[in-house]
Amino acid sequence: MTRNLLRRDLTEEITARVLDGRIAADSRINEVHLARELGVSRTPLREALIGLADRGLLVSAPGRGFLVPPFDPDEARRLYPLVAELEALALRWSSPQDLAGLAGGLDRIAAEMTAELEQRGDLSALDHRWHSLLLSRCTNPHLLRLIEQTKPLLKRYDASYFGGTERSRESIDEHLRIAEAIRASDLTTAAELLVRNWVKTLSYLEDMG
Amino acid sequence: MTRNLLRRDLTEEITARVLDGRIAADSRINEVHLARELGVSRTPLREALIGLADRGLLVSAPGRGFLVPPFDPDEARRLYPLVAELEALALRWSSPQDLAGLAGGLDRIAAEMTAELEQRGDLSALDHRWHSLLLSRCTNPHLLRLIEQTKPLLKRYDASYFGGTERSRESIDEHLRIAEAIRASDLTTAAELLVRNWVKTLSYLEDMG
DNA sequence: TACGACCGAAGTGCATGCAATACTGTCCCG
DNA sequence: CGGGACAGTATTGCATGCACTTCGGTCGTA
Repeated sequence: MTRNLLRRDLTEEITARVLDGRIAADSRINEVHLARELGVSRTPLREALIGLADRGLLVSAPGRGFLVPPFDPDEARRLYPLVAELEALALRWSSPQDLAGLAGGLDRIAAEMTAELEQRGDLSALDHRWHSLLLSRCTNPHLLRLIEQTKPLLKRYDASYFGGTERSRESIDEHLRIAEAIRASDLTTAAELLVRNWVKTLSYLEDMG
Repeated sequence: MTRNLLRRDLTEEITARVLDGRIAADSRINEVHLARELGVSRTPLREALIGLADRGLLVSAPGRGFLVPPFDPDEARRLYPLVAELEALALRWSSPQDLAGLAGGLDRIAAEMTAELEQRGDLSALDHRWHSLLLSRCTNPHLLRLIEQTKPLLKRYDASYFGGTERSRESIDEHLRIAEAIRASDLTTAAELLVRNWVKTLSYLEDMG
């Protein structure tokens, strides 16, 4: 049982707030106000902020505290291919046999996605589960850590929040085809499809911007 | 002028101590003792430790503080290919024209390496300069951040500390050939050579272990 | 009006204080 | 002799306190 540290909960909470805009982009963070609002002292709050700055979700300005960087279309254009390449790498560094066993689970999540699409249409949580499962057999924990650290940055720009249903359906279909390649132990194709899924998502996002 | 924060200096200092073993592998860090030794309070020290744990150089054990992970041959086997792929990616995401102009500087550093080899033979600093210069034209700051965060982990296992002169000469030669490919704007070859340099360094390290 | 110096308030960065948890050694019991 | 309970200490995690820097506004001057 892992005792939960306040700074970890705060890290999650602040991440969520930055992602959904409750902490505005291009603004400074007031530690006193935020600490009071969260009902904690500044110490664990600062510890969380420092970690987030290390991961790039915030930037630390000496003497001025922590800032939420402004939205930057260029940043999105760089984050999507980065995550794409990192995930593809993680896939190539997984054992094909182990992966094949995952196909069923992947398909199940994809099915949940289509169901969710009928209702509220918030696929982000399911999408995250799908990708974590896909990469769960990667033998390189450091690579997985980098991916986990980078994906939140991308979520700021995530097209799945804005994306219409037609792109969602298309994306789910792409997910199914990746699982198919996995089942056939064809990692090369799977990695390629994975990258293309990310890139297509980005281009869809750019078309809206 | 960027005011320097205590926690940043401490981050560097602790990193150095972990890398050269002054803070032993497979040991716990005593915050009170270390803070006293460094002449600071526990607050900025803890802030630095948290950052290092986020980057993977330390691990945080709730209720037990921070640990220096033990040496693990498997970890080295995973870090070298990871850094190799990340750097290759950064290279592919650089503009060939910009890169070509770097070749001279790269060769100059390589020359310094051979000179250094005659004397004390500590190539690590020069090697770092060479690689930073090589990647300085990458347009993806997030990727560069990941590389900067990952390379210290690898330094714990860096064969250049143990490597004999024959491997060093060979490696310098490989650096020269990478610069050559750069000059010819052949990024594919350059990236390939770069990966092979890392992989060869690892296999050399494994032969000694 | 535009610009810079100055002053009070606000806020960060670091130090210190405190309570809860984890460690260490001893004792007791099987 | 081995193992578990227990008490005292050590150490972490969080709260609070303090000094210096930064910010915002006003005034004075060119």
